[in-house]
Amino acid sequence: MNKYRSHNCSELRLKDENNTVKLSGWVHRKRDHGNLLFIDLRDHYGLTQCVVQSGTEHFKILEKLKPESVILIIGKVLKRSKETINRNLSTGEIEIHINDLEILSESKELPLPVFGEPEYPEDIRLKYRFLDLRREKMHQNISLRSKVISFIRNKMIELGFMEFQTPILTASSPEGARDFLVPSRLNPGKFFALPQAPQQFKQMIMVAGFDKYFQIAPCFRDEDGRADRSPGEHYQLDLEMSFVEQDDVFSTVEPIFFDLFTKFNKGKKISKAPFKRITFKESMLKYGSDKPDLRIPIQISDVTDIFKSSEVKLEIFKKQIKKNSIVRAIPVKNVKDKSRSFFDNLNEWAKSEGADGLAYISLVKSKESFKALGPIGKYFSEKALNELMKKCNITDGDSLFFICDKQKIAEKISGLSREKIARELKLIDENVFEFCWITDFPLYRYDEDLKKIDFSHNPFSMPNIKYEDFDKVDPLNILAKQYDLVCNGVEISSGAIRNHIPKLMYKVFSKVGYSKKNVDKKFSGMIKALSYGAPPHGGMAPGIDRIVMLLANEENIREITLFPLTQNAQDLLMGAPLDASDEQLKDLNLKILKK
RNA sequence: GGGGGUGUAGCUCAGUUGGUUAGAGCGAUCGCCUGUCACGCGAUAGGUCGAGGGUUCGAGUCCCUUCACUCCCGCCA
Repeated sequence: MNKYRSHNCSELRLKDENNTVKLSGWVHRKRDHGNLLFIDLRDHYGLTQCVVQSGTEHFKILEKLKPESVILIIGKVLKRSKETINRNLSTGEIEIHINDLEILSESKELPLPVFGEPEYPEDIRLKYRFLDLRREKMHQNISLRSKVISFIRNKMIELGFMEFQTPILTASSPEGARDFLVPSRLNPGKFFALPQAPQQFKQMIMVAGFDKYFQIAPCFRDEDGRADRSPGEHYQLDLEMSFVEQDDVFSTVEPIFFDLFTKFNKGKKISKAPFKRITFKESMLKYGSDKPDLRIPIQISDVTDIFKSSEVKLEIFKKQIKKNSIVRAIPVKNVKDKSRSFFDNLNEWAKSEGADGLAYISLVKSKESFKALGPIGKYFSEKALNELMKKCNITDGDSLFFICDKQKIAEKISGLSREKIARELKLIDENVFEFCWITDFPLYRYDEDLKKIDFSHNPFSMPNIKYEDFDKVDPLNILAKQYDLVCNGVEISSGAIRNHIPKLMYKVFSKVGYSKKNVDKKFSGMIKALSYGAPPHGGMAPGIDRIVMLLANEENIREITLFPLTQNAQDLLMGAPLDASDEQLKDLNLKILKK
């Protein structure tokens, strides 16, 4: 028999009546009636009420004992009288009368209470993370994370994927985010980098002929944190498959996500596989984003032509259009009763986001014809209104918001406005998971700061163009076999069919200024690997943290992470990062520069 | 690197236009209480008002600097 317990704290029922049991756990809550003391004993599994009467030595000890102390009790399971049953507890029909007691570990006064679920400042929670994690919500979130990971792992193995570990100490990659560096003692002055992702390794696993690989992989990127992005490290379901095209990857991954979200959905509906597929171009137009939230029933339209025509007399926009600006329209149903301040506030908000403003008209039907209300309503002819109604699918009582700006800004602001308006009008159905694939990303983008062409995503993606045609087109128009999986406006995965042809690889890199020699040097492993018989392959890497966030319905990644860093990348519990001793620095041939 | 928010008792928060000794609830401690499950009642202790500087007869309150946490922009192939 186990030394500490015969049952856990959520196990005992009426059928155990009169049995003597042994329980261990934390003193969750005490209710002291002077001559009668109730203790809620808590462990990972639940709560059990324990009772002790005055006059025993245990009573005196327990009366003084602080909450969150760990105790072992031996006692008899007794049926509760009808009036004292607690329906909120699975063990609420019984209680334990304590006959024997051992204090296993005493708690000091708590810096933050475990009982109840109030909000606490982040720094105190992180400093005492082990206490914070005892709270029910955190305990459930972290448990969910564990269950999600084992579900995924089982599923992948079931589907014939093999799980491999790839190096944590590896080489810095010249593309991408800032690396974490680790000095090498045996190679003075040289550094390992922690992997930003096992990208090159997983491709080499394919070259090595293992066919299907996965890993719950830690990824290290030295970038600043956000609510949905830990500074330092995060986890990806890294997967790769040989002899596949985009559709093969999609049809493998879709059921995994559908099943995963079905299992842990907490009653939410899930968009059925196959998920909607939207090209990058279409997504930027209709949703103003490459991670559209499809729960929002608003689609943006381009109405530049209508504003260009003589049917609209809005000179400010016409001037902008002549300078290469475009006009995007955001239709919003049924807002004619909204106050003037609703529209004005949106206009102010748009300005704060970097737009010139957010113009609008509201449509009303008077007799047989439609009129546009609002500050710029008078500039529209009836014909223009009819065209707008048709194009944007609006009618009596609806409004149209307009953004006129350079394409990049117009897209961004229209997308943000779509989300902002949807939030304010509560148009988002919180009870669904809407998945979609975004496909056909451009291979390159133009870097405004450096005034040069750069990769828009993964440099190892297969371009969607033949080698022979590569030089015949504007590089900025070349698409890649690159795709994202998006759910409710959250990018949960990136992936691609990889470029496994060295000749084409050199060509791809040449457009961003890499010579063949340079590619050979910086990606020597990859190029070599692709030169000795590489299978066509592709895969993706869904972010575990964001998946768990969605399933736990949390806005912040720290709520689903056991021991997160602060925004300044510090571990308040362990005190990391720390100074290195002189000894350590000497070993590593390092000197700290004084600031 | 930049912009915003927050910081008052162990915890959550109040604190008026700058004005006497900075308050409440929870928690803690002590006492009372035999059926609670947010038990109840009473008392007591508990404060560098994040830190430093300034303005003022007088600063929790105004100004400057700074620190911590956080949200956002940049960044995140």
